[in-house]
Amino acid sequence: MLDKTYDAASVEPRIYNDWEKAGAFKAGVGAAPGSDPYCIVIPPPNVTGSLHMGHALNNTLQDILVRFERMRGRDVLWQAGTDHAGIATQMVVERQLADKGEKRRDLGREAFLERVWDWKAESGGTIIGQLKRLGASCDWSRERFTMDEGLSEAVLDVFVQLYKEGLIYKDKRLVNWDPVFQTAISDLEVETREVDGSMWEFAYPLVDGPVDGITEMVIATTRPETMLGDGAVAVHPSDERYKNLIGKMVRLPIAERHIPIIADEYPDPEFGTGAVKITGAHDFNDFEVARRNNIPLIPLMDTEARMVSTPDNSVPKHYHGLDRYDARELILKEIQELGFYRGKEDKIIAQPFGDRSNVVIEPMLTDQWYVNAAELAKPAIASVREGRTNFVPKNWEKTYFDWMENIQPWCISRQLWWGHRIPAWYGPDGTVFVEKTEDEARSAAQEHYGKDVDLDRDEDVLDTWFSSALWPFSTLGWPAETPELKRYYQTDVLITGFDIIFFWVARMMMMGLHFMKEEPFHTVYIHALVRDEKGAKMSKSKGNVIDPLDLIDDYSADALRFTLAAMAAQGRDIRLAKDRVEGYRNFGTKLWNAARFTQINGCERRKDFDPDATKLPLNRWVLTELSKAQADITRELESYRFNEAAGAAYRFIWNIFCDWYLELAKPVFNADDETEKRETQETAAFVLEQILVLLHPFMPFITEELWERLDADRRAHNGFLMHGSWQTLDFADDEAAQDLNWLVELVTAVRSVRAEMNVPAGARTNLVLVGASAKDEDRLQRYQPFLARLARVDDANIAETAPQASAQVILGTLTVCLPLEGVIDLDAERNRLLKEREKCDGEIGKLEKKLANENFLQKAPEDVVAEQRTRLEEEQEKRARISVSLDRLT
RNA sequence: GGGCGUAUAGCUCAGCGGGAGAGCACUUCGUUGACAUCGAAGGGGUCACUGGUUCAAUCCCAGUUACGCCCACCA
Repeated sequence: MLDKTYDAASVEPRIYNDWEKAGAFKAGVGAAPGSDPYCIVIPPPNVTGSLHMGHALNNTLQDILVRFERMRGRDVLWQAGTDHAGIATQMVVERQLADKGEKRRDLGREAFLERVWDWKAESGGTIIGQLKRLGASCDWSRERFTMDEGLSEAVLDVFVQLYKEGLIYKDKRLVNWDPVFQTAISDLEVETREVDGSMWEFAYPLVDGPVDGITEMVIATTRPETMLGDGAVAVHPSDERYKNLIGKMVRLPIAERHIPIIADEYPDPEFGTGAVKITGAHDFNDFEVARRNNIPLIPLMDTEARMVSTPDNSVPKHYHGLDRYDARELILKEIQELGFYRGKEDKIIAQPFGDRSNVVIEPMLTDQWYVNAAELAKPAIASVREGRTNFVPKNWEKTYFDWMENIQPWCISRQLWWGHRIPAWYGPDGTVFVEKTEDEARSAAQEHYGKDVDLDRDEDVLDTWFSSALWPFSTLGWPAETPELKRYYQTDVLITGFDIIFFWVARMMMMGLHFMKEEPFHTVYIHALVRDEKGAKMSKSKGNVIDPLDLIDDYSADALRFTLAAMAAQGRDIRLAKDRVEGYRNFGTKLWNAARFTQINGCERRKDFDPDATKLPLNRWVLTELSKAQADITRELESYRFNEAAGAAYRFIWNIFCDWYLELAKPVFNADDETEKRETQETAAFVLEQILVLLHPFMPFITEELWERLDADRRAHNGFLMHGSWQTLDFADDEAAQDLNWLVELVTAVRSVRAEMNVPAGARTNLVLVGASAKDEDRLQRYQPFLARLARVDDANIAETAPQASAQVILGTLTVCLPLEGVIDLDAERNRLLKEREKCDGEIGKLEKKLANENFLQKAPEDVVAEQRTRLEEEQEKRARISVSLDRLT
């Protein structure tokens, strides 16, 4: 016998353990012979991270699909693994060092990396354990890590090949520099924020005296400290004010250099003074202007954004070592003292920040490695354009195209230690040799120099996303031609959030197409962001983070999963409210109790149960409904409408099976007719079993537990429910459906009247049907016991006219009368009927107007017109009956 | 400055070219042994605003307002 209450906290870990011990998640386990492969690669979480709500949603959706397809007999691989997360992980370990007063540079590269590996060993299992709590059925035996030997091999292969194809190159240009981590970062890792700032105006005097009465050029800047590195002052060629100044020199105060006035399209004559200082080494726009005009670039800062000396002595000695913001203050002070200060305007400015470090990014002139992304993007754009890979929902394709079509070179080198070290070696003269191993580089160098030389390896590592980009094939064994690679690539669907379309999805598309000649997946499902109840993004600093593990502890993983699925409507963010989780926890309890009820009533599954052999309309009706639910849920899951699928399951289980079927089954279970009783027991058991199947992808734990607990043989003979077979019955009995709908409506009507008339709950009443057809009479007779139980009706009869003092309700062509002599409040009943009739009048008015409209009759489809006619007749009929009832009351 | 999205019950959200829905909350009633983590019955909405298309608009189109997000170099 099932326990009186379901204890998720003890059941869930136990069930998961059983699955894992049995190797139930392994690729292909439970698959039908000869079945098609189905593969999802997990978006690898940071190896040292922990589960947040985004992971919970992301992995719930994947698990639903994976379990669904597994139950459909597909050969399923959910490829698991974690990401080394370069900056994020290094940051954590550096912080740990800082707590102990240590610095990574003091430690040295090797010792530091050891610490990181230690940290990985210590915390690397955390998130995997948390995914298991959630119920994720990944093939853990194939778990990969981006810095595994095999995956590192793939990274080297890709780097070397792209280099040799000319798609990776080294370049000296401006990059986004993070002065805290002291590394370059890519455009994507920069977050532009609007902050309070100021714009100052400085004057640069003309060296050779006034021209057209102008003695100085006034420039505006939000970054005074960079003025020391100015290489020119630019004006627009069409700007009449400065026409005769082009080519003249101005004196740069403090730096005490002479720089030219140049003409360039970049300055906007309408903005400020129309003259722009050009600081090619510290501003992206200026860099382009400087390049076009051969203006020298003068880097002013070191890797921590402190002022340094320059070859041309632009930076006076007393600035050396100053932080850029201290330098700013000093510049402002000195410019004022020198009399070149021309004013200040406070304004909001857009400022770049490192998305991890939260410090202001400094454009810096450095040597970095780049991927020619524009070239790789071409086939990736075409794939989506031509429908070989589809986004769901489709509108994300626009975002993808916009970015891919304007894609910039991808800076892939990072001045970090934790990551894949770039396979490039330099000879004594700086010649670079890119090879997979030092030996190969050495022989290449030998060939180049004609002798053996010492090589220095590039110090830098690769952007984390470089290895993630290979994930769909590197995890399957590439570059080796493994059976798994052959079988599971192309994978099926990628499930991820929109925030990493650029970081990851786009790059997987590029790499997958380039190296595998085939898209990594045919579908990209983009899910929402999980927000808090008020719609704010969850963040630690706001303190509004809901920990999925807390919800699991409080309500069960099943409840959390069902909530996330039920709220995962396409194209909308999820605002997670705890009551929803609580509600779905209750849903689990409801299912548990329903199962317990069937068990108490001896509902045992018959192995050869044949739905077609059932006789009772009650059973044939629930089988019809089951069949509909199966078809609905299957269809919705196939089209990634998780919320619809969850809703269909919920409604069938609670509103059909529990509320009506089991209630209606009660009298059958208590009746003497053994045949009917047995058929109903068997049907109930069958439907419940199918419910467990339908619900399993959403609520894997409670369903698996019930599956086993309801029938001890199952585990022994059929294995796990998770390998059970998903079915679509294709059963329909319209006659039975009409029968039961009639009964449900009648019961509902009676209950409604009773409640409105304040009939005491325990009181029993009689029922009189007026206007009953032969069919109604037959049904009334057959369903008498159900009426007795569900509507507390003792005696049900047919009559020509309604009895005196009865409450009446119109149901189609029937008038349902409850004789309530002594109980009924005549005034209340009259008011109720009047209100009812008013409603009818409103409807009739609307319908009549519509049907009087010639245009409607001519242009609307026939069936719509017919439907409106029918509705009008029904309403009129109903109104007439209400009037009759009213007459009898007076 | 561009792009995307959202506005429907008190709250969180579905839905949809032809009769406004769910869950939670609320009100009333209920311990007939599956379930009070429950059951029954109710109240509650100019479907943001303004126009247009249509026989018909909450739904399609345009605009407005509000909010959110993404992208972007105005010094």
